[in-house]
Amino acid sequence: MNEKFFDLPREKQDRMINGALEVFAKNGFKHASTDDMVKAVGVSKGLWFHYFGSKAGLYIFVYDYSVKYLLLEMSTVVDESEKNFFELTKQLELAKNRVSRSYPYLLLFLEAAQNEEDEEVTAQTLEAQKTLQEKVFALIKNTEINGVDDRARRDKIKKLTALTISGIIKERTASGAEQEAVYREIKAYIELIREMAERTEKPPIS
Amino acid sequence: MNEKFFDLPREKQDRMINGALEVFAKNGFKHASTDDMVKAVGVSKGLWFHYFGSKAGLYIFVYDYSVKYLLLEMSTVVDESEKNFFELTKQLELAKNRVSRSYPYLLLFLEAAQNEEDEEVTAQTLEAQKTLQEKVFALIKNTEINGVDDRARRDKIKKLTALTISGIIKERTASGAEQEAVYREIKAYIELIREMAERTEKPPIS
Amino acid sequence: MNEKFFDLPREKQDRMINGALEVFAKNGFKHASTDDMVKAVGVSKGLWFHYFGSKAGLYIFVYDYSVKYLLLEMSTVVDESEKNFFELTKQLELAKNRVSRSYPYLLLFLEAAQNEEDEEVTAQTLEAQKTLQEKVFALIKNTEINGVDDRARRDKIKKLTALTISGIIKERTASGAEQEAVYREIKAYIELIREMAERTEKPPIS
Amino acid sequence: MNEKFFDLPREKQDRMINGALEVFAKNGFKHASTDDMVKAVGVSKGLWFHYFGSKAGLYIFVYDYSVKYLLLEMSTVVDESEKNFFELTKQLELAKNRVSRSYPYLLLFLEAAQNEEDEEVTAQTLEAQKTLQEKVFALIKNTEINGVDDRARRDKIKKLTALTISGIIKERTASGAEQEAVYREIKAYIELIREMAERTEKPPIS
DNA sequence: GATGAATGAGTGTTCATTCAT
DNA sequence: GATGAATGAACACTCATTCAT
Repeated sequence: MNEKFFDLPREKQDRMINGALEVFAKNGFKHASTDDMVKAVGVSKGLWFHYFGSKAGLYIFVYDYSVKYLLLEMSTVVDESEKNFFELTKQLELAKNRVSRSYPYLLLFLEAAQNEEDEEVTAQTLEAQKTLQEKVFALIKNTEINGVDDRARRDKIKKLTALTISGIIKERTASGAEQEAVYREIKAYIELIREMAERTEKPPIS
Repeated sequence: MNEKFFDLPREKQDRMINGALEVFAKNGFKHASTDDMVKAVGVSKGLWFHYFGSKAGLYIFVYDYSVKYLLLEMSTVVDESEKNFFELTKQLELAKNRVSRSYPYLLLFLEAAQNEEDEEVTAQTLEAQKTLQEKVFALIKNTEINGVDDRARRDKIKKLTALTISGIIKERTASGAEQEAVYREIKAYIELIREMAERTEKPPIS
Repeated sequence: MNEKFFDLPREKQDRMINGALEVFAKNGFKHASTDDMVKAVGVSKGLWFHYFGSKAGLYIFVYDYSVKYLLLEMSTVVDESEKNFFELTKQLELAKNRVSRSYPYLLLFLEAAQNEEDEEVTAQTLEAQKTLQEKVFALIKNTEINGVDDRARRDKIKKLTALTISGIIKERTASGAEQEAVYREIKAYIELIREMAERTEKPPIS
Repeated sequence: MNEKFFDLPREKQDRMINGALEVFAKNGFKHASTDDMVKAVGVSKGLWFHYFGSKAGLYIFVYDYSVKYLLLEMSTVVDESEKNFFELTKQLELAKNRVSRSYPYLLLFLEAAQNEEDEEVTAQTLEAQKTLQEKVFALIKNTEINGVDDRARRDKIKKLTALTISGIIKERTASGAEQEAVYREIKAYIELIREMAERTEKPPIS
């Protein structure tokens, strides 16, 4: 990519990034159409290629950018020493919420990118993907859930929490919901699962 | 579509349907390629158009077919009078599992179709989609969860169950898992959520 | 390339080959435009790619075809045991003339191809090019010119003959001359050079 | 074109002219790329258009410039009263050689321009082309070849000389040969043809 | 004067669709 | 019914040209 992209007015950079994120998130790499981005963002076709060289180049750029940006927000919002799974998850969701305020389709794009099959692009994207996954995994791996000592059960609860959250994000972003509302709904589900999980195993106070 | 399709040998019909389901599920409507189906199924390009008129026609046909087939299995497997949410859900998942044995990509296709954005196709598909959703909604609406009397809370638990299940299906089918294994994993999660939900509110036996 | 090209009516094959030869000869590989061929030949754009896969594929096909066809005419017209340079050259020019009757731009194309710089294409074309050059070189290498015994001088005469002939072909084909007229002019120049060369060194009859 | 071009430092003018000559000579008008010139010469894209208005404008400028420059060298080097064809030709080649020292691609450019087919450019270029051709033709028309009295024969010899020379220039310049070496080779061929021609018709001294 | 970001028409290539066989 | 050759609109990408700085 052409580094001079960063000399553009910030607002234009973001408009281009958001346009790319949305079109890639909705259509996947192969079917994402440059023309759609042109229409969505109002920037000429030639300019995309001036800065990013190719559709693949653009894809890789927004992927790396997304991972960097998300990691940045995580680093300012997440307390790495937090050992409670639900507390940590809420912090993670706050970071994602802040990211979504600037880039509404970023999370959806990252989600979609995980299923991307075009090798031209997955090869180049692999490293950043691993970096992000490992970071999140490292944070969550050793968190605890009060009253749930069985590791397999704890992992299942972690997983259903993750699936529930990502399901909500997908559903709500697709229907254009407001970011704050999505975040509030996610927190409500986290709290629900937490109550269910923590109270469950508590031995009855006899 | 051309009704004579149903005069073809059953096996050929199913080969064509499965080919279409797989290609549509993996690529979405717009990027699904006729050539891919031709290669996957070994039936000439002209024939697809002879029977279905257009790619959109084919899409709509397999959509309607999928809904009908799923409703059929539900009608034989699901006990409509079952009022326990988790029991009903397990029955629903059994129906889906049986569907998947004949048409491995049918569920993924229906899931993907929900996010379909191509208006040429969503308009025509809406009605069948509504029929299915209403059927499922009607079944689940009045089901109960032992020990959870608050309606809002109950609905949240129902939703997280649904999201968890559909997340698992997507994840596992994408990685080519065997249908029975997927079904078993889903049942395990249903049981987990059930335990968590039912025990939660139970007042400690003093 | 798709071998079914050869199942087309011979006349259509030749129209396509001639169109490609002309456009490639006039513009070189990179600037030769598929649209120009479409316009010149009246065959849809998609079909070119159906048969030849890519512009490079088409280029390589017509190159190989040209070499084969020229070698074929040479094998029927040229007497390999002919040792007189001018006799052999006339035979070669007859072969080229016969080729030009079916494919007026074939010679110009081969000439232009020798200066081709696009590596995508030169790599694939090299072998056929070598085959042709070696054949012609082998034929001419040992030919004699009556009365010219000095090898360096003989080679110079051979070269100026070649340059004169190729200059005439280029000049006349560009201006759309009739093939027979070009051939007659070439023969006249060969005879002229022959006279000049053979009589030159003859010691004066004293 | 903008006359202020001539106010630029001479060295910059020549760099730009040589860049244009080379790129046009190698690629022809249509495929000659502005970017290639920019890279080759190190002058911004905008500036080319500031001075020459369009790619066609630049082409026409360098064409006219080339013709003027070549005519200028001819006027200082060629003795217009020279009536011997070969002497005159050697003088012409000397003029061309001197031109090539300052502008190595000028001759190749003029040669290539003769085959140019882009009408946008050939129309504007025609006049200068005619001027040059007529000048050369006028010089050569009445030259004699010792011992060759037949006009048709003489014209053929003149033509084969011209074709041989231009063939050598093309071949050697393409392979990057040094100008002096090319000039020497050309002189050798002129001498060869001269010998062949002059001795040919001489009646044996009895 | 000098730059290079920005534009959009044009190019090679793909793909849904038609149609002669 | 069944095939696949043939079409042309749409896509990714390039390049001459313009224009704000």
